[in-house]
Amino acid sequence: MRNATQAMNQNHNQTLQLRHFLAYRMVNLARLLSDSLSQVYLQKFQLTIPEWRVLATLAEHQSLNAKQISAMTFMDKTKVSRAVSQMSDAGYLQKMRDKQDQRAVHLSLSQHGYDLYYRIVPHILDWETQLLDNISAPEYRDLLATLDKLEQGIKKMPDSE
Amino acid sequence: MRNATQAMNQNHNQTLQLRHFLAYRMVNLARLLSDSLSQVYLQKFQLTIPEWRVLATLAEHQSLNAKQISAMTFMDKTKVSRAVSQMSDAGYLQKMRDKQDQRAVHLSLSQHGYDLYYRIVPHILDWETQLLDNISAPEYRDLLATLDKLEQGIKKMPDSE
DNA sequence: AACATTTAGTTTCATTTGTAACTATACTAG
DNA sequence: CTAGTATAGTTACAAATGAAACTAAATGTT
Repeated sequence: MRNATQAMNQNHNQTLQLRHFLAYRMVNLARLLSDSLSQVYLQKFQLTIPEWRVLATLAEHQSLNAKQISAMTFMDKTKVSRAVSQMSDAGYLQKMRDKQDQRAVHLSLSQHGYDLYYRIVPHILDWETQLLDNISAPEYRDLLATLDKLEQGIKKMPDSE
Repeated sequence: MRNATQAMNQNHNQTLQLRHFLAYRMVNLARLLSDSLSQVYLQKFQLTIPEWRVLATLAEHQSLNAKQISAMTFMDKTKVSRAVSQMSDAGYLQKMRDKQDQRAVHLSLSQHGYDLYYRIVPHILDWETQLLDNISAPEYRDLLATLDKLEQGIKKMPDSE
């Protein structure tokens, strides 16, 4: 049985059209979104992207440890560690050691952190409204559903281990 | 007239749900796709992501200079410059100075470069097939159309300048 | 023609990032 | 209880990245 590589050594006709290649398009668009959005909070509120992600995640979940944040945001643990230490220095966080497990630290937002979050959110929502103006409500709904399926799917792919 | 920030100082009820926040979802998914895919070519063919992008772009367009590649792939020029120099050293590229403009260099794939490309493509297509197994054909079509609209839209947003 | 400005591409430098090593705590098996 | 392993989080180091300075060629202005 021929595998794909062997087949291609004889047949060079298979090509890729980057414009219609999903991963390429997604990565490019994600970069554009990320760059555009980061100007909203990074520049106005002096936050880095990892810091913003920690802020938003904690605002939604009240109390999490670094490992949980890492898993939820797909950021690796050193990135989270550094973001947390920055934000802690800036007074945005409260830390509390787990009584059972002295290694783990429960993180939550301080009042200062919540204040920052609630100052940023409207800007983010404004930005998102502008972005979503480009598509219809059903399109948006379908898009999120499709992203869900792809996310589920990719996690099951052999190469992603 | 109140702006968003002023409004929020009085009303803290507006929140964000990251799970339904498009930019967040796109960025996470793009990261997953990119990581998964990079294992296909990066590990098997010793290519970095920027190098792969240059390879695929040149395979599609025969001859481009660094600036054009940079614009098409959204990679900044230093990244392209470094990828090109690596690939040139590896013998994947042909360079030809522009007769009219001695600063510019026309880049194209050498036979060796095309060979590499045609060895990689089937793997990429296999991978994409697996990925697309998770969604239907119309879903895929709609997705690309929606990505197009978002890409158009974001380029027109004030913050993206 | 001479000088200033722009542009293609490279290089330098500081920042960001991830991998791997490490610290300290917890768990598990004998 | 002790030895070995696993885990939360940090730190040290090396690689990747982008901004800015730079080189060389082109264009524009006087």
